[in-house]
Amino acid sequence: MNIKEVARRAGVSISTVSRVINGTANVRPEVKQRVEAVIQETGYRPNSLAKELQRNKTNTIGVLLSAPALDLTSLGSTINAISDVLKKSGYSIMFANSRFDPEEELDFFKLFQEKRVDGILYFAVDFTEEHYKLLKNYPIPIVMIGQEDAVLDFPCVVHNNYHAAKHATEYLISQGHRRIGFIGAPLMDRAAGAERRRGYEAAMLLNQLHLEPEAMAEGDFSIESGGKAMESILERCSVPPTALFVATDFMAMGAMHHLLERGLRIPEDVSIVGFDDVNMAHVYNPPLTTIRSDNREVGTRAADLLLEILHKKEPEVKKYVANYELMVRKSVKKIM
Amino acid sequence: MNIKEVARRAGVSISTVSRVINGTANVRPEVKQRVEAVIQETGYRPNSLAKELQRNKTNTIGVLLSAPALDLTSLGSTINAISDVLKKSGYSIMFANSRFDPEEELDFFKLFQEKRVDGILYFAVDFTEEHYKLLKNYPIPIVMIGQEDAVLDFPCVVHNNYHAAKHATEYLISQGHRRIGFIGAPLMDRAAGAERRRGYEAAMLLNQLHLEPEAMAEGDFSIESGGKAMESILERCSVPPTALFVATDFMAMGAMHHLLERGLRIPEDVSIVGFDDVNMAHVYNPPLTTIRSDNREVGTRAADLLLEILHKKEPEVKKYVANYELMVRKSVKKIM
DNA sequence: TCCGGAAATGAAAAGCTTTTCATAACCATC
DNA sequence: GATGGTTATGAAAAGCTTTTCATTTCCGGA
Repeated sequence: MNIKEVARRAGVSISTVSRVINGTANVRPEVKQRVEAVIQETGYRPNSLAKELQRNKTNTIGVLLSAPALDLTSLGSTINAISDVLKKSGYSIMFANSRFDPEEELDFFKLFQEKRVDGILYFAVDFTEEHYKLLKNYPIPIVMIGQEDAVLDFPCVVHNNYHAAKHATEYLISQGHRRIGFIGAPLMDRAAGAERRRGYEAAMLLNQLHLEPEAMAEGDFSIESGGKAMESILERCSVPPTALFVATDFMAMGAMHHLLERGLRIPEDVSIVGFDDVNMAHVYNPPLTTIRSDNREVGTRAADLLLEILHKKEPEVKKYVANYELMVRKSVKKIM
Repeated sequence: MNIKEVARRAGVSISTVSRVINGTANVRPEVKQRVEAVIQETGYRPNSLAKELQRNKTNTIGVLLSAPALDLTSLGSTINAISDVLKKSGYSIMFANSRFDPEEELDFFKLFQEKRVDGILYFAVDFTEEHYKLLKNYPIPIVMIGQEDAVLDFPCVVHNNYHAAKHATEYLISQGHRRIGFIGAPLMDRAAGAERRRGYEAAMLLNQLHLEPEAMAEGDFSIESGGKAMESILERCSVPPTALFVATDFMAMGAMHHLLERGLRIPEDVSIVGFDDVNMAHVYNPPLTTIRSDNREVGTRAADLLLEILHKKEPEVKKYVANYELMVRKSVKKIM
C-alpha cells in the first residue's frame, strides 16, 4: 500500500493525497474526507524513507554513548531527559553504545552519516587520531556531552568536574581530615577521570596536604572495581586514610561495601564522599555524601542546544557547564 | 556528493560504483581501485535512505520501552545486551520510551511503521483497546519482553515472575517468618506488578498464612515510593510484620532506608527480600537478599528471537522464560 | 580466424515521497 | 459577459540507490 494506490482508490492524484496527509495546502473538504476514509480503511502509513530522502531531513538524532554499560553510570537519567526533549520536538532517536571501543565509535559515526541523522549527541570519552581525522570535517552537527575538546571545539554540555571534585575534597578537609585517599575513574576518560582527579589534587595541594600514592587507586566504573581499589589501598597503607573521595558513586558503594565487610565503620572509621548522586545514594546505609550534578539538566540542555543549532545556525552559548551541589548526608564524620 | 557524482569522477557508470561499494559483483581491479580512490578523496558515504527505500529493508530495530525511567529499573542491562546483539548483526536501534503513556505508545508504533523498522522489541506493560486494534494486524514482527499476551500471542521473553515471587516468599517462610508483608509494583503493570503479587499470595495461602491488608502496600517503582509504602505499613500495623517481600530492589532499598531511619534494624527487626538483583543490591548495607533474573539473558534472548524471526519465518520456540535464582545475602534473619 | 561463453559494464526501471509548475475551475467584479 | 485573481488539482521532476536486463569486451578453443 503506497500513496499511489491510495490516490487511485480515492480517485484523486498523488499530490492531493500528499496534501491531505501533510496539511500543506487546501483541499476541498469533500475530497479530503474521501482520502482520509481510504487511508483509514487501508491502514496506509506513508513511507518515511521516501519522504526523508526527498526532504533531505530525517528528523532523527543519533545518540552515541561511549560508556561501559548503561547501568553502571548515571547516564540513564540523562538519556531519559534527552528522549523526553526530542520526543516533544518530533525527533526520533537512533541509539548506539560503543563501549569504549574507538574503532566501533568511528563505525557508528559513519553509520550515522549514512543514515543521514540530522544531529548527534555524543557522550565522548577518548579521542584517537582517527577521531580527529573523521570528525574534523564531519558534515553533521554534534553536541558533546560530558566533555569538551579544544581541537574540535564542538558545542558541549559538561559537568563541572574539576571544581566539584575540588569542592568535595575541600569539604573533607573542612571536616578536619588530613589524610584523604582517592579512588578514580580510568584516566583515559578525560572527563570524569582526569578532571575529577585534578580537582582532588588541587584541593589537597592548596591546603598544604600531601598526596599519598598508597592511598590512591583507580577503578573502571564498576562497583567491584571500587571494592578492589579500596582493598588495594587498605593493603598498601599501614594505617588507612581517615577519608576518601571516590570519583563515582558506584565505585564509592563498592568501596564502602568492602570497608563494611572488613568491619570498618562508616563514617566513624573512614569517611567517604562520592560523585554523581546516583538515585540510590541517599538511601544507602549510611546515606552517601556526594556531589550532585543534575543529569536530567545535562540531557535537557544538550538536546536543546542541538535543536537550536539545527534550527538556526549559531547557538548563543556554545558551552554549558552544569551546576553542582554537595549533598551532605551521613558518610562523613567531622574529626578534630 | 552522491553516487552519480562519484561515477562521473571515476569515469564509470553508477552501477559499477554500486558494485564496488557493495562487493556485489566482479569489477576489474584497476577500475575498482579508481572508484575507491574517488570515494576516499571525496569522503562519499552512500545514502542509506535511498538504499533502504529500494531494498525495502532498513536494518533497524525499534526498541519500545514502557518504563517509568531508565534508571529506576534494571532495564539498563537488558538494553545493553540488546544493543550488543544487534550491533553484531548489523542492525541499528531506534529507541523510544513511552513512559507508561498508552497514547504515546501507539504513536511510537505508528512511527516505527512509517520509519519502516524491520522488527520491534517491545517492553510492554499495559494494553488498551486501541492497542489491540492497532497491533492485531500490525505488519512488523514484534517480540515482547517481560510480558506475554494471550490475545496477541506475540513471541516473548519473560521473567518467571510468579514462581520467583512465590519462591522468595517461601524462603521467608522457611526462615520461620509468619507475618510477611508485601510492597508491590503498580498493578497496571501486569507483569512485574500482578504476577509478583500473585506469587506472593500463593505462597502465603499455600502455607496457611493469611494475608494482612495492613501489611501490604503498592509503590510505583521509585525508591521514594518504597519508603512511603513502608511508612504506611508501619503506620497501619500495631506491630510490624517480621518480614517483607518487596517487588523491586529499588523499592526495597527505599523501604530499608525508611526502616533504618526509624531505628529499626535489618534483618534483626525486619527481614527483607527484593526482586531484580539490581547491580547494587549486593553492596547495600546489609547486602540484599533478592531474586536474580538475568536481565542480560533476557535482552540477548529477545534480540536473538527477533533476529531469528526476521531471517526465517517461524521461530522454534515462541516463548522463553528466563531462569531465576534466589541470591541469599544478609537482609533476612532466621527466626524460630 | 571465428565462435561461444564468461566476465565486466552500462542504461534504465523501480522504490515512494514531496514539490514545483502548469492547468483547470471557480467566483466576484466591472 | 469578459477579465482578473483565487483556489483546487494534476503531471512530472527530483531525491539516491539497487537491480534487472542488455550490451560490450574478452578469452580460450576449435
